[in-house]
Amino acid sequence: MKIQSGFTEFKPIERSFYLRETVDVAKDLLGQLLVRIVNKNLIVVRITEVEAYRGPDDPASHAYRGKKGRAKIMFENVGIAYVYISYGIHYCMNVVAKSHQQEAGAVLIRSGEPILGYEFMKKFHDKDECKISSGPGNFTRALNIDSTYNGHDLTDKSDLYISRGWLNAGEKILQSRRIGISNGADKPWRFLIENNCTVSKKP
DNA sequence: GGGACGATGTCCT
DNA sequence: GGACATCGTCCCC
Repeated sequence: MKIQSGFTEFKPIERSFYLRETVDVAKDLLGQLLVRIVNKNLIVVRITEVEAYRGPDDPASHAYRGKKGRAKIMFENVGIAYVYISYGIHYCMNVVAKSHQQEAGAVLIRSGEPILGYEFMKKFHDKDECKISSGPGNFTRALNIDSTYNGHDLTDKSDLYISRGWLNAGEKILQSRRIGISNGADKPWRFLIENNCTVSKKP
């Protein structure tokens, strides 16, 4: 696992990328890079598994019951992070994305593949390269992301942003139902890179 | 104010 | 495959 040849820089993805249909943004986030800097240590992870959560029309979404509580942020500016605690234990990280600013929507980052900084990631989560950032809770733990990043702008260079990445030759995108939900479970709004060992569950 | 329930991970069998 | 840890959020008294 390393940088694709010809790749030159970590360049934040512009905000307009996220001002599109949530499900489309989710699919297009596969292969992009999450860049994280902790105490001058560079961590880069390539996104391999995501899920789209829409607004009040999506029973599985936190925004299903409107603009209140933690879900308020899903109605705010596209390109910012939505971080919440799951099961009282794990942090989950989303990127706000939707086709109109007044709507709601976010993409849950479920898994990623270590590109740079794997040794430093082990400081937070000592697991092998396939498992260390596989699953939403493991992902945030390996990248040392917590609720202080809720609302953080991911479109500017900072200690946490999303950069243009790549899909390797021959990599295919698969689609499936979302994991761990009961309402709205029929919607095929999970996307993953086929045959990548970091993906948390096979469809 | 109280109770039920997770967009999960881990450990055990 | 199944139990369960663990607590913030939300909904309903």
